[in-house]
Amino acid sequence: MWVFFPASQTLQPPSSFPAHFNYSTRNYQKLPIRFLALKPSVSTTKGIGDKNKLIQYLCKQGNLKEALKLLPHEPNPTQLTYELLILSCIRHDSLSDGLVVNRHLVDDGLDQDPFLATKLISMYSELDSIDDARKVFDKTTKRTIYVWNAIFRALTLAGHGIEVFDLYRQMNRFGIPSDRFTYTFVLKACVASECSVSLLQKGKEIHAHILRHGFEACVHAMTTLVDVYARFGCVSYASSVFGEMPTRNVVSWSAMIACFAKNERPFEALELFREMIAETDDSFPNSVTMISALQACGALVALEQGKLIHGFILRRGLDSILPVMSALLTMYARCGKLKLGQRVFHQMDKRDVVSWNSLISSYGIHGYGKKAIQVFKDMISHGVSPNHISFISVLGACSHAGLVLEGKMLFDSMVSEHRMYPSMEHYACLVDLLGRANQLDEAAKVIEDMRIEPGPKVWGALLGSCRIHCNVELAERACKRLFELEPRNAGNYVLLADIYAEAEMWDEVKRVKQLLEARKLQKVPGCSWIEVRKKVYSFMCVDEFNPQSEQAHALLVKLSTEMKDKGYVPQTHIVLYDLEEEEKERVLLGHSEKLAVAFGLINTKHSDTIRISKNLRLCEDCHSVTKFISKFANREIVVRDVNRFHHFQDGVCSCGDYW
DNA sequence: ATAGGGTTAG
Repeated sequence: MWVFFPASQTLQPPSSFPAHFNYSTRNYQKLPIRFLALKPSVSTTKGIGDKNKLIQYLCKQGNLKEALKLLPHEPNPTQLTYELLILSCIRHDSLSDGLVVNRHLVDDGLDQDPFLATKLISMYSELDSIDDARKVFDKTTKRTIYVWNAIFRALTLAGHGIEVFDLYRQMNRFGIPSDRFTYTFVLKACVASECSVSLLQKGKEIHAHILRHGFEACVHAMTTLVDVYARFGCVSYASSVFGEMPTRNVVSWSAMIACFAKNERPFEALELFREMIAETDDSFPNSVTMISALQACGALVALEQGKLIHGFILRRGLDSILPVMSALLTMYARCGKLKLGQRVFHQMDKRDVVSWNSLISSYGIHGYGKKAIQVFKDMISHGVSPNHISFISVLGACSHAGLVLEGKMLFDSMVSEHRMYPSMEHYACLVDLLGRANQLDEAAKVIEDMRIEPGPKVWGALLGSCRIHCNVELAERACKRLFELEPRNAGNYVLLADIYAEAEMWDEVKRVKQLLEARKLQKVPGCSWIEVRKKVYSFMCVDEFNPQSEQAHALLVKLSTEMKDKGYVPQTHIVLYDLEEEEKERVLLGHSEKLAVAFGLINTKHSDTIRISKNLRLCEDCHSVTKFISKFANREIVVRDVNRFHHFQDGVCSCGDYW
């Protein structure tokens, strides 16, 4: 079924022009030879009557300066002349020349030409001058659908979503019908907005328009719709649109797979990926599809499937594509195979900042803080400048490894050495770094002294640290702000309740739980995955649907009795309910990662490493149980929680109980 | 003449 393509056959993008530049040479090739033979100097041009053609020629030669010198001497420039001048301004990335061309165009009375208006709008859009684009649009009275589409596209690219909808309303009022291009631009405007108002409702309205006007078979419009719903996190809307598409292509499939991968549904992402391979002949996965699939493998710790995809990548010659290789490296690292990730990195013949960042965070999640810092420095000495994610990665690595001093120095170097101002995310990393290391007061002080208004991520980092070190007073302070900033985030309530429970403040636990119920919020259920023989099995906390978990649960009960004889003490204080001890122990045994571990013990060979991933942070009890099991069952167990890796072997965890 | 999906993070 797999077709072999050598690497040399893969298409490379043209190097000299920006990707958006329309470098069609259609007209160029039609030029008579005598013009091509002309030298583009002003002295030769004087004898030529047809200056129009000469200006056009100069534009195609990339000699915009000379062309602009000639322009005032040409009494009747044609549409084509101006089109080429405009394209040339884009190619030279010169707004000032663009404005000159625009002025001449107005003087020559061509400003009502809708074709040229379209070109001008897209020129200003490319040159990042949305105000000029808008001026052209406002002055154009003959607005063809091209003109409308151009302004929609320009506004969307500039992030002015709201303006798009004002104009779109006008267009509808004028009775101008949308075409398939209009829908894609206007849909994208829903997610391209600088304002915080949710434009999901707008997206749904346009969805209705599309169906009402018979565009449900337009692959582009429907694919955009899938993507827009995905970006709003509306996975079920996205998948129902996808499901009803009469025809799909590789982009539609990729959009849907990416939707699952990006919205914490990696299981479905891989399922769809498999379906894509099995059911479609003409839309086989390409590099973009592979990247999303790799992301899903990483999220699930599905190493076997990840290796399979690595094979596809090699066979299809996609191994020279940087983003693919970075995704591959990340997949291996996230599956606990740091060495394989390193190997991918070293085999890359070119590396960009993303490749370096991937390696930095790979060391980070494995707890190798010093190594991550070293790679960060190597990156700089190789002439690659760190970006904001490089700092998040390296600060995160310091945090996992408890490298407080080093982390603080790196944070300070952002401004002093790299002239980058820390964003909310960077402050959150710093707070996490200090808080995790039990320097909670200093963490709180960082928040006080921030030069931007502290947002939920920063307060959330503080709250997380309060959970680890059981600091009720500071937690309450963080929650006061968090409940204002993000009242719908159930996780904050749960953390606070956890802290109260640990402090045995049962009345407060009850109060927080009532708050959760009153606001109709639900805590995210704990969920763990394990891959056995290339199939991924998922376990939910208190899982009634999975027949496998009954067997796993029985094994756990047996193990826990044995472990108790050998010194295991159930960490019942973390149970949020005020129950009898025995009941609490039962609750603890129902945790999804324990079920997954037990399932792994039953269904894999003794020599196999058990690999598990979990959607939440690993709880203390599961951590100590897994340590016990690794010793008594003599098994290597790797668990990846939301934050990092835990390699359990012989009763010890690689995190050194610091996580 | 204009269009759709992707990489690194806590």
